[in-house]
Amino acid sequence: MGTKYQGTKEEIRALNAFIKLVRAADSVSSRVEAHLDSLHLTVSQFGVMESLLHLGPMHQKDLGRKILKSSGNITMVVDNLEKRGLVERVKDEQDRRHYFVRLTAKGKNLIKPFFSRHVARIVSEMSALTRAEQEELGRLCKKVGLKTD
Amino acid sequence: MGTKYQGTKEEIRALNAFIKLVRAADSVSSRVEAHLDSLHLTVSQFGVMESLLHLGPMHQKDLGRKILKSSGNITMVVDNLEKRGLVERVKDEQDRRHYFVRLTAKGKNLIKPFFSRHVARIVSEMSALTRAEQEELGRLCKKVGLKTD
DNA sequence: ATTAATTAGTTTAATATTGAATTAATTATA
DNA sequence: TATAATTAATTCAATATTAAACTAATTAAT
Repeated sequence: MGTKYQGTKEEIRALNAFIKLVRAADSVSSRVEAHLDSLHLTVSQFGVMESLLHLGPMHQKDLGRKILKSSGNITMVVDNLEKRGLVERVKDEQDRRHYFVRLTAKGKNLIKPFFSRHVARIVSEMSALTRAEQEELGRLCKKVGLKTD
Repeated sequence: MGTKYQGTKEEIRALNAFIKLVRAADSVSSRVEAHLDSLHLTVSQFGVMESLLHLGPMHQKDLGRKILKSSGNITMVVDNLEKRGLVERVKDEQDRRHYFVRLTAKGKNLIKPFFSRHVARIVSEMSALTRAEQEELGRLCKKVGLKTD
């Protein structure tokens, strides 16, 4: 009772790295995302708009893959953005099961200048690390994040 | 339209490190947490039980700080664990604003053997990195995660 | 001592998220 | 061609999450 977990050195090392990875991602992204409130955008809504801005119109399926959310959720996210006139759905005439989702002019005007400030925040957060450290962090994260199964 | 974000080298480096950090945390933890389903525990419920197992009975306030959730949410998480008889609330007689939350015998029997398997999963995931890399990842995550404001 | 401020926890309302079932369109197969 | 399987999106039910308002208990301040 009341004692910290006792494990082997190997276990402690892995647990430490894991918990720090999760905590860092959580605290950095919550700081980066704090300003989304000012546009009344959720993280998912921002993710959708940002994808559309930089990759062009996309099917909902692909948006789901891009922002790692279920298709049911994408329906709601796109619904809410559509209600605000920030995106629109266009039937894909080649394959009528799909919609293309694309930014409206209004949506583009909202997200474009905002995205620069978003990038500035990320740069500011990551500047806690040197260039070399940022690159090393990227490399290590990529290595550990890859699916192994 | 349809072009990836064009930024300075500094911006690209920061964006890359940031997105890889978030993705890695997300994919590693979703793989690690996949087995929680088998006990019908949510991530928050598991976090609460694990904290109680290793740190002993705690106030709900401290549980919230530990698993990074709002106090309203802790009420619900503890409610649901209590309904299943896995934890119990005990009024703190020193300060009657508080409850102590503690594992029941049933809860302890459930979480204890499960936790070993959980650790094994984390070790397995992190073994994609060498010892030195795990330590370096921990160091970099800690550095970038610290609040700067 | 009485009042004010603080603190822990609960409740409520709004929104987010998922997974499963469903609908509609397309492609494969027999 | 008719049927089966697949795919994209939607709907629904259950649960999670937060922020804000609220209750109850404690502490501080005048």
